[in-house]
Amino acid sequence: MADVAERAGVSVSTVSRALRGLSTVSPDARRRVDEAVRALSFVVSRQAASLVTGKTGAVAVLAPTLKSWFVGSALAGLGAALRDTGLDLLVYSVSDLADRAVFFDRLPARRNADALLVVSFDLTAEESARLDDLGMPVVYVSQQAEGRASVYVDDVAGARHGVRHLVNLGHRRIAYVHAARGPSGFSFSSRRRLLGYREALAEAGIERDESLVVEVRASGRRGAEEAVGALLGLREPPTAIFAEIDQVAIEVMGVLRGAGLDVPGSVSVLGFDDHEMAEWMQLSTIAQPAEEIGRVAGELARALIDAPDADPARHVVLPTRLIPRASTGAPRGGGGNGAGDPPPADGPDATVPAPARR
Amino acid sequence: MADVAERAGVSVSTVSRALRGLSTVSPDARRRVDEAVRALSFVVSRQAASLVTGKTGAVAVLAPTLKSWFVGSALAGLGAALRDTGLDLLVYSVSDLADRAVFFDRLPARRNADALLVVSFDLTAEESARLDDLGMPVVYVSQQAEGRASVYVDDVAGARHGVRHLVNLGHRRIAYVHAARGPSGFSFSSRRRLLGYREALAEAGIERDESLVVEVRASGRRGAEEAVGALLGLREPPTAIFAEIDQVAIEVMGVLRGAGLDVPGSVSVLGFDDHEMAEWMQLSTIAQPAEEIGRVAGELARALIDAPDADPARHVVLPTRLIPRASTGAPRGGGGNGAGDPPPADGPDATVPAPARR
DNA sequence: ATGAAAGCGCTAACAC
DNA sequence: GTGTTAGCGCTTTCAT
Repeated sequence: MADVAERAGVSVSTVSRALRGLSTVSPDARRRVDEAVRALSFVVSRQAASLVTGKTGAVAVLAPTLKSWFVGSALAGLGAALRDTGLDLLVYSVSDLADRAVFFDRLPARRNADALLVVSFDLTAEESARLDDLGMPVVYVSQQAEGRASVYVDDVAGARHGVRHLVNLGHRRIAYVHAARGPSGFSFSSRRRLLGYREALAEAGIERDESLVVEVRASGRRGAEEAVGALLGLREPPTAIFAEIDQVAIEVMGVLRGAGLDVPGSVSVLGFDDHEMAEWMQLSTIAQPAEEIGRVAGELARALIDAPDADPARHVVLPTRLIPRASTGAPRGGGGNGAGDPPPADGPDATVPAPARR
Repeated sequence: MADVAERAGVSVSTVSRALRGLSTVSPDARRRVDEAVRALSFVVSRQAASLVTGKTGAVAVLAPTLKSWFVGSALAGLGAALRDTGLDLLVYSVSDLADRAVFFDRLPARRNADALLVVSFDLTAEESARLDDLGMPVVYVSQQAEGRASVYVDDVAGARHGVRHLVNLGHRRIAYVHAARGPSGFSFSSRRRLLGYREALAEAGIERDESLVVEVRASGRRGAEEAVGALLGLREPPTAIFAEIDQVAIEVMGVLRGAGLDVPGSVSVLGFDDHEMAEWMQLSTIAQPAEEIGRVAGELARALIDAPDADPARHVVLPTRLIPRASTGAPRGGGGNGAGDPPPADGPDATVPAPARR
């Protein structure tokens, strides 16, 4: 920066001011600084700047994986939002328990970022408490954290809506398939979707049957095969399967078709996400705006960084949307309500809750 | 750090030394420093440290998207490798041309990272030149950059091997489907795979037919429909389709089956990647070790950071592997070589080149 | 509007 | 083995 100052014939203070766009710089000085900056292709050192300002100019993200559709999409949205505000994105992908212990032990985000976003990551109470003491804004993404800033969709309403769709088509035996559980058990979203599933069944007067709730245990095709096998092995197998996420739904469809069962002829399949693949597979699903979630989370983080006195517990709830495609239809035995459910119109329930803030 | 020094009753130098594990610290002093650090839950500021060491402790990644299987997997492997060496991961996801211009204009990685990894990103000559002048190690991932450090698979050999598999099954009319091209045209890998495809056809004495090489233009199911439509509309349609990536292959399968065509009965489909979905879809594919690529790239970056005098143009070539599954079979008309090709054994060619270094 | 000077928190020489 | 000191490259008073 000293070089720039010299070349521009001004002091470093003026260069600093010009570079930060402060108004107290004469047009002439500004012009010369710009010229010198370009000539020397100078870039301010974030390290040095942050040493004095206390801001690092980066936001850290803690995620369990980088390979899931949701995390990838959310990060894409987040990245776009951050780029607009000039913040960098620091990614901590922590998958196994050992990494996790290391992360929370070192808490590398502590001094390296201005905010931390926790994406699809189920924390223990102790871990959350550690983050509370971090002294920087923490935003929970895809997870409803009481008393902390959160951005998520209403999984309960989404699942309820999806299961209602199946009920309207005439299904009574509807299964729920959990994705494989992580080290800390089922995810927050998984539990919420299960809840929505149960609510929809209850309101339809369908008796609860725990044998219809299964879990994918192994990874790869095996896990889905076992889960579907357990379901089809029941004395009264389901006529519809609601999977926690599209990826599982697609696996389930593959297994069913591999077993010679028609979808939706023999069994209907419903997913959650609206993964790109859902469209090619003609999978009916409950869409959630993953990129938008990331974008909003980025904006929220930005707001919290800029105004530390702002409400640190703001929740943003984004809507889900049922997308009926060809993987769901009336059960073979004949639809319960006879008329069935014309896919496009889904009754008054077709409209989803508008984005809410509290 | 001064607080720690005071509490431990030593000087800041000693604290600094103890924290960095230097050997010139007495066990006693070290113990007291550790105690004080814990009590104060102190963490060194990377900003301050890097100001004097010149190292930032982070590695930057430039990628076109975060939503592709390959990038997600590579980043996962990279993250794991970096965690082991204590480096942070800074992600710049640059999708459209405007973002791209901004990135190269500001070159934010310039001072914020110790190395830059360019993943699946096709650069113009000018952009590459800019990176050369960055003054820090640059590693090209999934791309063979002459004179620069690169980590990639042998796409040509992989594609050749895959197409040979189809030829061995008796196919003569084999199509190649490009994934949608980005702002800078087809990707490096795409062109290399096309080359391998052509080589395999040439060595089988099959005449080149440009109408068999198509491209997915639109996103979503539409793009695949148009590409497959163009192929099936030919006076002599292909009996096998080789897609640049699994995702496209899966879309293609979906479209074919949607049109009532059996896979592989009417048309065989072959992919490239070994995306998780490939297994559930029973898609034959040429597997590439995406996570491993990321891991190796991370280690290479680490090596370049530690030893600036090391060969800055090292290339690491990782192997691909043909995985025959149920989506490829002999063409209906009867296999060319009668006996066909028993999927598991693929002749001497089944072994792939071992990892090579140059 | 601009410059001089005082640090920000740390590491690296250099004594001791 | 340990302490002292001089910056690293910036921002920010405080003068002017």
